[in-house]
Parts: sequence; structure tokens; C-alpha cells
Amino acid sequence: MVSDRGLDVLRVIVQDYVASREPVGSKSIVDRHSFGVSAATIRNDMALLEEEQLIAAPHTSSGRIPTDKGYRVFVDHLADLRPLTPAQRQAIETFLGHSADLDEVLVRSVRLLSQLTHQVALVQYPSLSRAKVRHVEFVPLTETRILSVLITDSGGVEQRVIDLPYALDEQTLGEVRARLNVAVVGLGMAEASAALAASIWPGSPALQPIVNLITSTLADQIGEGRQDKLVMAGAANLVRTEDDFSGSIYPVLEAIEEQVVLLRLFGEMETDQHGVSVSIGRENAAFGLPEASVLTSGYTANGNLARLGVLGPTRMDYSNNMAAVRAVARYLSRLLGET
Amino acid sequence: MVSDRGLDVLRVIVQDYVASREPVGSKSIVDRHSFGVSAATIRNDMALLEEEQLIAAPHTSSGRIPTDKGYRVFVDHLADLRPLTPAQRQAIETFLGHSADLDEVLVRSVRLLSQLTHQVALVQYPSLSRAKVRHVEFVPLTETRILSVLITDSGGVEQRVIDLPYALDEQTLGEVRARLNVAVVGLGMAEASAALAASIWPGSPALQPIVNLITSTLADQIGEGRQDKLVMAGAANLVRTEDDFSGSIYPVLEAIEEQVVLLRLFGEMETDQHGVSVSIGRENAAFGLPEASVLTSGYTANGNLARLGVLGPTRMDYSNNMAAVRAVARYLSRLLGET
DNA sequence: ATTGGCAGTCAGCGGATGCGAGTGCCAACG
DNA sequence: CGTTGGCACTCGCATCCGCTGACTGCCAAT
Repeated sequence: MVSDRGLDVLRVIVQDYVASREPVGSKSIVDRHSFGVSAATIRNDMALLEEEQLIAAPHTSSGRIPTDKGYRVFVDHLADLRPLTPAQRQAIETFLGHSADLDEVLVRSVRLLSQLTHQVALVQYPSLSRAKVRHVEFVPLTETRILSVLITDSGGVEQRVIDLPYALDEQTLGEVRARLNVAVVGLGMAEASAALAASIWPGSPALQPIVNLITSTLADQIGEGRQDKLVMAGAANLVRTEDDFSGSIYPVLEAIEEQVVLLRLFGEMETDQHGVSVSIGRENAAFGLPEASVLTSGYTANGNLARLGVLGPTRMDYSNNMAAVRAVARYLSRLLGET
Repeated sequence: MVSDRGLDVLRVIVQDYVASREPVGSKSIVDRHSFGVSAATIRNDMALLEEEQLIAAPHTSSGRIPTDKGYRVFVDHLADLRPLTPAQRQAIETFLGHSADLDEVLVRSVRLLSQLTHQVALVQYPSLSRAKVRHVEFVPLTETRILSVLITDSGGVEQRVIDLPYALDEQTLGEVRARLNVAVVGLGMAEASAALAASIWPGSPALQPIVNLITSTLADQIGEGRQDKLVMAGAANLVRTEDDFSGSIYPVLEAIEEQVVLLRLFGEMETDQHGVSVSIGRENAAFGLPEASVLTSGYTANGNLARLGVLGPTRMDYSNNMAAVRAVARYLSRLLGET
């Protein structure tokens, strides 16, 4: 069984390897850390750690590097959530201090997070489930195409194009707009959606199909929200850490641009309210990211949930990055929560 | 002086080098192309081309590669704008065929362009200068913060947060909204801006400052437009072409994410209406991109101008990419032009 | 359980070597 | 004068070799 000192050894192996990018040997451990025992003793501990598959040697007679399992133990039991430095706190303040609309805040947040962690940062748009409809607007684009704009009380703006089967004159459209606004403004998304489904147009029956089309699109727009949208920043950081990926980072960047994969990944990560969830290396193999780690945390905007986090090579500074993810998530919740 | 055959030699050097990524020698030229002369003759031509700085030898006794100047001559005089393949035309149709709002169309376009060219694609948001105000909406976020939303007839939606010096009750806000809508709806951006500047609030003079703040923000929102926004896709392609950059591609990716630099670059490129402008290698040195080429073309959305294009290593397939950029720009103009 | 010692392993480095692609130059030819 | 074949020369590149240094694994002693 691995002793307490053995776990300490694992910790310093992770720390040193993350810092130096070089396999760490028994000698360098006793040199850099005061364990009070000899290198040979450390070697015995390392042999045990290797038996437990927590560390591995890239080549015979080389130092050891942590395995995915080793990182997992480190993250779960050994990592000290290093508090942010004053400089980092300062950065958060100055970055997010100004007032801005939702889009702007999210873009700033994701940039901030990528700067704090030196990794690719990702922020998911908050769902609209708890938001309330503030206004509905229809803008004719052509005779048979209208733009439907939905404004929520949390400051979000959703738009959607509707193709009509035949032309709709401006006046009728005005009536539809007025009636629908009366019907849904002030309601929560779920209620609004229900209200729309139930609504029947009292005027000319000929209009009913077209109104149905509009209301169903609107209902769809309301229901779906935009949790399928993701903001990204810091792709350049992935290039910087290129050497930590055995193959090319091409597929990784592709997955990130694809977004779909990441949204699934976000969705499947544990959602313990304010903790940081970590998914390491091969745990992400199903998503085509067997050499990457993903740290996420939930945040709330007006009671609406979403996630944010970072993605990077397995070999990353978990302590610092987990702290940064948590800090930004909290700050963002605070910033967007004040209704 | 460089002969006609000399220029032909330059052309095949560019083509072969772009295709093979290897310096091309006199022998391989006579092998792959039927010049009807011997390798020695080609060598003489190449010596002239080298004198003119159109090609260079990476190492003594190696084949030649085009210089920036060589690419320039190629693009200006030698490139045949290869028409798109049927498959490519097909791709454009299926990609942009569906109806969608502006955001969606631009995102699809940029992805399409990156797929057609295998490079990083960029699309600038169209200006609002020719658009007309369709609706103005104010949404209270907190007691002293409101969200101003501007909807244009081209289907664009602009939002901005306004910080008020003191609270504004809902009813007053409603009045302001109603009056401002009457004042600007249907006007072009310039007129609307002017109308706002001239507007004086007839009610309580105590409200004048706050109304001024709102109108000036709105005017600002109208005036500035969003030409400072850029959509990007295909960053992964940059990784694929990494070897074509002598140093790291880190600064390149950084510049792309920064956007500011690229917007300046876009702005300074020739704006001949429907042609494709090309900026090669060191011509972009001022923008920190001395090893990259940028191809752009203008497009119009409802009479509003913007640019789109691709960015990649100097060693790229100019013929194909120029054709793709032009095709997408034209298609997009057509798609967004129908008002 | 811990330690010092010792043999064994292997990646990385630097220098030597050979190969081959490609050039530059020149003399000859039509 | 443009073109051609020939030839010597240059280098980049891959390969090989031997050395060195860092580590490990094991063992016997404490």
C-alpha cells in the first residue's frame, strides 16, 4: 500500500513535472524537497506508486511522470486550491468592472479566464429557462420573411428568421406583434411557451396557419434558449502547449471549433453547484480529447444556469487553474445575478 | 530582362512549390512540364529570376522558392482565377441555402470559406450606415441600468448597456421609448443620429440630462455600428500549415484573436469593389504578420459595405483561394442584398 | 524500514561519413 | 545569341557510432 509519504512523493512529482516538463527522478526530489530520507527510500516509494499505476516511466531508466490516474488522485486528494494572487484578483476587477451587456461580459470573461490560466477558455451562454419575456418584435425583411426578436429581462436578445408561406402585410404583422406581446410579456419562458401553444387567433381564420407558424417559431425560440452557444478565447495557448500533445493539436482545435462536442462534454460533467469539476486525459477519450483535461464550474445569470471552464493538456497547473475557474465563475455569478 | 518563358518558369515554380512544399529545381521542372528546352536553359532563366529577386535559394545548391516579390508577380500577372469546381459550388449552395438571420449567415459563411480554402477565414460585420432604424427598445436591468436595443431593417440587432446617474421609473422609461421610436423609426442611421442630437425633451426639465444620456448613447450606438466585429473560423487550418511559418504560429493566432490588428489590416486593403485584394508576406509586416498572406474581397449587405477574406501562410494556393473568396463574397452579397 | 553501493539501461549529443539533389560555369553547337 | 551537355562543387540530410550522464533496480548492511 502507498504510504502517506508516498502520496507526498506523488504530489511533488506532479508539481515538478508540471513545472519543468521533464520526468522527475528520485535524486531531484530529495534535492528540491526536504523529505529527510535518502533517494533510495524515495525510489522504493516510487516503485509502489508505479505498481498502483499512478506514475509511469516514459523509458527505462528515466524519471517518472504522472499517469492520468495519478493526476486524478492529485486533483481529488492532494491539490491545494491555491488562492489567487492579488495581481490576479486585480485583473478580475479591472476586466469585469465596467458595465456592459451580456455578450460583452461573456467575451470579457472568457478572455480573462484564458489569461489567468494560460489555457483555452470556454464560456457557455446561460439558458433562458428562468428569464422573463420583456418584449417581442417582428421585423419584415422581405415580403415573406420576417425576423423575430425576443428580448428578455436579463438583457439577452434572441433572434430568428421565419419564412412565411405567403406575404403578410405590415398592418397584420403589427396586430400579431401587439397581441403576442400582450400574451407573453412578463411571463417566464416556460409559461410563455405554454401560453403561445394555447393561443388561438380570433380574427380571420385564414390567418391562423401563419400565426401558428409564428407562435411555434417563437415558442421554439423561447424553449431552446441558447445553451448551445459557446464563447472561446485563448486558442493561441493551445499552440504554446503543443508539445504536451503527442500527436498534432489539429483535432483538438477542430473539436473546439466544432463546439458540439464540447457542449456535450460540458453537459456530462458533474454539476455540483460551486465546485470545480475536472475531467482528465483519457476520461475525455469519448470526446476525441484523450490527452486533454477540462476544468469547469457552473455559474448563474439571473438564476439561469450555465458552465464555464478551461481546456488544456493533461499536464497543466490544476491548482492554479481550478482556483481561477472557480473565481471567475463566482465573480460572473455575482455580476450577472444582481437583478 | 526576364523573358516570357522566364515568367512561365516562375509560374510553375510557384505552383510546384505550393503543391509540394519543396524547393523546386531545374530538373524537376523539365520533368513535370513540357518546356521543350533542357534543364540547363531553365537554369539560365532561373538565374535571371534570381537576379530580379523573384525567387531565392534557401541554401546553396538547393532548388528555388518564390520570394514575396515572386508571389506578388504571380498574383498580379500569372495566376489564372481557377473557376470553382462543381463540388465547391454545391458546397456554397448547401451551406448558405437556408434562410437564417444575419449572425447565422455570417457564421455559416466564414465556416464555408475556411473549408473551401483550408485557411483561416474572416468575415467582418457589415456597417449600419445605410440601414434604417426599425425599432428601439429599452429594458430595465436594475434601477439605474437599462439595456438599449436597436433593431434595423436589415435584420441586425445592436445592444448597449446604459448606466444612469439615478433611478428612472418604468413609466417614464416607457414615455422615452415611445417618443424616441417616433423620432427615429424609419430613418437612416445618419438622419436618426442627427434627429437624436436635435431632440429636446418637452416634459420635465429635470429629466433632460437623463434623456440626453440615453439619446447620446443611442446616437453613438447608431453611429459606430459594428464594423469592429469579426467572425473567425478555421483556426485549426493554421496549425495544419504550421511548418510554413519559420517561427511559432503563436503570435499569428494571437493577432487573429486580438481582432484589432486584423480590422486595421482589412481597413487598409484596397477596396476595389468586387475584385480580390491580396497582401503578401512582408507587406503585412507592419501588422506583425510578415509570413502571412491575406486575401480579401468586399461584400455588401443591404448596401452596407464590409470585407471578408482568408489568412494563411505566404505559401498558399492563391488561384483557388482568390476564386473562393470572390465566390463567397458575391454569393453573400446576393443573399444579403435582397431587401 | 532505511540506506549506500553498484551494475545495467537508455536517451541525447556531437562528430564523422556518405549520398544525392541541384547549381554554376564553360566550351561547343546551330 | 540562345541553347545544350558535361562536369566539378557545394551542402543539406540521413545514418551511424561511441560517449556521457541520469536513473533505476536490486542487494546486503544497518
